[in-house]
Formats: sequence, structure tokens, C-alpha cells
Amino acid sequence: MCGRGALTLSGDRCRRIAGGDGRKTKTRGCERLRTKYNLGPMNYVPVVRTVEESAEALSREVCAMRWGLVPSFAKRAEDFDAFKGGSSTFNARVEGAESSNLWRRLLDRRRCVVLFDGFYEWKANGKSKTPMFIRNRDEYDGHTIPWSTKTDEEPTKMEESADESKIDGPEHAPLFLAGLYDVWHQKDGLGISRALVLLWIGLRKVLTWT
DNA sequence: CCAGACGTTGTT
DNA sequence: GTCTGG
DNA sequence: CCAGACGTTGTT
DNA sequence: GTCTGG
Repeated sequence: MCGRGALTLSGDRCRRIAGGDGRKTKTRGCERLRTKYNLGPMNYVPVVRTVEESAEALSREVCAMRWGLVPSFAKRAEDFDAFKGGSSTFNARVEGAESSNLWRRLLDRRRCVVLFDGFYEWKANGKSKTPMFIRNRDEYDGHTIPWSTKTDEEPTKMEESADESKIDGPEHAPLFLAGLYDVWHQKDGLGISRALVLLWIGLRKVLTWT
């Protein structure tokens, strides 16, 4: 599926979209986000995830992660870089995720929501291909990712800042894409990098995951 | 037992 | 980390 | 997944 | 055309 995206969202705007309580939702590394209309694997993308402060205290975080998952057990990052002969890990099929050694271990506690303005699908026209941009049709109405996992709960809105949130970003609503992430520690022990994969699944289920 | 994989898209 | 194949 | 490069000489 | 980099 998606191998290209568009991103204009700033870290601050992502934080408002992520919702929660402004005091609880932090950003991390969002200065690495760049406006791009042709965003691909290896670029930084905004990820909304839940952080366990303690057993009882959960907080929400918007974190810039690189697109393309490197599992924590990887010996070399290249082994999970499809463009260097490794496994292709910037997309995942949801149908088989539960029976995959690679994905299964991430399904419970490494879920996230990835924010994109939209993504491209390539339509074949005989010998050439034409990019079709896919995004939400509607304008952004201040909808935020809810805290509750209950599906029957009404979507929450940011009553006070709905107007403000339209100021510094695109008018249309962002896409909420389901993702899995992991944290990979380099063998030399110095660096830590995070990476994610997009997991293709319906929006309704994405929201229940948050 | 150890070694090696662990994935995706799109197609004649 | 965890499973499969040899 | 697409975009972009694709090279040489001669050197503190 | 083919490979690398993002």
C-alpha cells in the first residue's frame, strides 16, 4: 500500500490533534519533522503513542520517528531495510500480523497512531504511473484522539482551541493511520533510534487502539 | 540441537 | 524475541 | 515508495 | 539503465 505521504503538520499542531490534556501530552523530537509533499521511508513522521509513567499513570506523547521499522532485536539496521536487501518493514499486512514473529510481539504494547496529511497510491496507466493523492475530504473540525477505548463514546472536541487549531495547518482533517513501533539500540551502545511501520487497518479500529 | 528468518508490492 | 527448517 | 545521481584530477 | 539515499 502506501509508500509515499505528505506532511505539513508541526509538532505543536500534532499535539493539539492528539488531544488529551495539553499538560499531559508532550512532544519529543518533533523539531526533526519537515514539511514534505513527497515523504518516504526513512523520513521522520509524527507518532502519537501512550507512555506509561507508572503502573497507574498514563500520558500521551507526540514523537518523531523514522518511517521503517527496525525491531529491537536487530543486529544490523540494514537487515530490515527493504532497499538494502533486508526485509520490507515500512508496511505491514494486518491480516497476518498475529501470526508473524516480527509483528506479533508489538501488537499489545507498541501501537501508535501516525499523522499524515495524506498519502499517494500509484495508478498504472499502461507503461507509466500516476500518483493519486488520498486524504480526508472534510475540514478539520477540532476532533482529537480520545483517551477512552470505548467505541460507543462520542468523539471529543477541543472546544476552546478549535479555531486556533485551524490557524497553523491544512484546512482538511489529517489522516490517523495505525502503526506499530519499536526501539532499536545500536550495537555500539551510543545511539538509540526509533522506527515505525504502518499497519493497514480501518479507522474505527485505530481509534479503539489509542 | 543450532542457524536463519522475521516483509511488502504488484504481476504474465 | 521467537518460530521454522534442517 | 520515488528522486536523484551517474565523475575526474590531484591533494595537507 | 541502474543504484543509492531518504
